[in-house]
Amino acid sequence: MKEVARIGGLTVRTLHHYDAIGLLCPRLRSKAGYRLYTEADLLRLQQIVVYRELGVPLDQIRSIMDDPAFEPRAALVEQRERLRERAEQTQGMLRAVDAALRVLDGEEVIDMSELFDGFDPSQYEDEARARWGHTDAYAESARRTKGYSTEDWVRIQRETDELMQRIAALRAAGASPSDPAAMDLAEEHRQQIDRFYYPCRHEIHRGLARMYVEDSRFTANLDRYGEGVAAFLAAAIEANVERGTRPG
Amino acid sequence: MKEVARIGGLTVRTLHHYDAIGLLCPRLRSKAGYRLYTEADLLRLQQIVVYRELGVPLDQIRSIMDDPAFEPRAALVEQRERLRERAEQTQGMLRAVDAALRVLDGEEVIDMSELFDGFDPSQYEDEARARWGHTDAYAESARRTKGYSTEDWVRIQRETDELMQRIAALRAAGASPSDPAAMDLAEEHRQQIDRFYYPCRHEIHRGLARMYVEDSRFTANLDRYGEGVAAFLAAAIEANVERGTRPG
DNA sequence: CCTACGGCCTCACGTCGCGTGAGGGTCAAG
DNA sequence: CTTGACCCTCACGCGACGTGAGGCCGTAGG
Repeated sequence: MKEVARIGGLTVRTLHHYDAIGLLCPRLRSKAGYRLYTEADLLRLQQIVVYRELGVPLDQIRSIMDDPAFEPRAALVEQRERLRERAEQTQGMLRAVDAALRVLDGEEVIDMSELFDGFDPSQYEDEARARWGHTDAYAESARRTKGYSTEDWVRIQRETDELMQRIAALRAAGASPSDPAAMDLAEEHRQQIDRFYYPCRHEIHRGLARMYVEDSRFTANLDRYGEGVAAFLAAAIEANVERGTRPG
Repeated sequence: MKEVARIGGLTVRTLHHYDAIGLLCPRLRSKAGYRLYTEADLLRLQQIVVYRELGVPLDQIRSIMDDPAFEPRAALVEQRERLRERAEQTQGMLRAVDAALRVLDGEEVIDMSELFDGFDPSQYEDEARARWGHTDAYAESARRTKGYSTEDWVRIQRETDELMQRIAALRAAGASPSDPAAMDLAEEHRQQIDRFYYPCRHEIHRGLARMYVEDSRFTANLDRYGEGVAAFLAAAIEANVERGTRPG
């Protein structure tokens, strides 16, 4: 009876549960009330297990499988997409943890390269030094970031990410870069850099904005939040610079 | 107040919950009873979010963070391991879904190569044909497996996997390959092949067993269930062959 | 000054996918 | 005829919140 089911990696209680919610009701019962699972039931169970392992909620599994127009192919394709997303998430978290560990171990000298997370730091570090090594901003950033703890970095990453998401959301909502809301976010962006890395006046900020659209690596990095986000942010920064420098 | 918190991707209720279970209790309350989160609280919250996203249960997060000897490094290393496991799981599921899709699309002719899941089928198919293409077993296997549906394959995969896990468990428990229990599992293995692929007499089974230890690809594949599992299974099969052919 | 409105508070019950007994019937073996 | 091993049906518990209900706080407007 349930030996068969237990072998499938499930408990008796799980089967009872599936019976109770109508996900898998055995066709037959012995006169004593024992559940008797047929081959067909077991096949259905196999499918259920697969979907469950893919993280599909049970009621959705039921509606999927009870749908007369049940298309296993479409379902599988969708599950594959979900899995891809999950894999990417996991990879991202792994990278974050690895980065945190490197910082903790002091193996890696944090500098401007960390300013734009997602880049290959080793590739980028030399270039950053070559382009900005002579500037005060670079020195200040290097000085500050050396003092940051793992927790600081995690927090910075989160705050940066969160702001970018809000920017992307605003753009997705159809806003123009010259809208006050967009300029406000650009201003927040400036202040974030100011707080975390180096004094970032409007002129410096404008320089960054131009780089976001001219250097395709920056563009690609920012466009992870949505296509055109880099350009939107750059335009919003420009607008904010105008606003910030005209009255003063 | 909670604007700050909501921005972090959490709901007010979540913060209440964390307060209720003592995970994050704001230091201050306004005279009206409003929760006032300090910078320190927010830092702690960031950490909590990180751990939560890594799938750590909340009470563990609490004990981790309240532990005076809290070692962020060790914690991170452990989290990395967990993430690795999760990534592997996800990858395995992706492969399974892809395989199912290929079968469904009929793009791939299933044959002996599927007998030992985890191998690169394209690499393996030619070799399998070259080595066993002239045999009756190969023809029979090809004939049978063509008729299998996606559900069949999922079930076969599960049954195979389940048996291997039982074999690995027996070995881990310190059993000898010549123990009756081990021989029984070897016999089950033989019958599984017999049912799913082709008539598998003891001699054929012995041939498979030798291949499991001589072909390092098979060894590696089976040793996914634990180091030495391939050798253990091979020895158990040999013992079972002796048992099965001597009385008859 | 009253009122509306949004935000905050505290209960307190609902959800999901089961785990974990309690209390009792069934079945084959000794 | 008892002993276990298995099965059944309630029914409550858990973890991490969601989702109101009912009420206090604070401020902007009429």
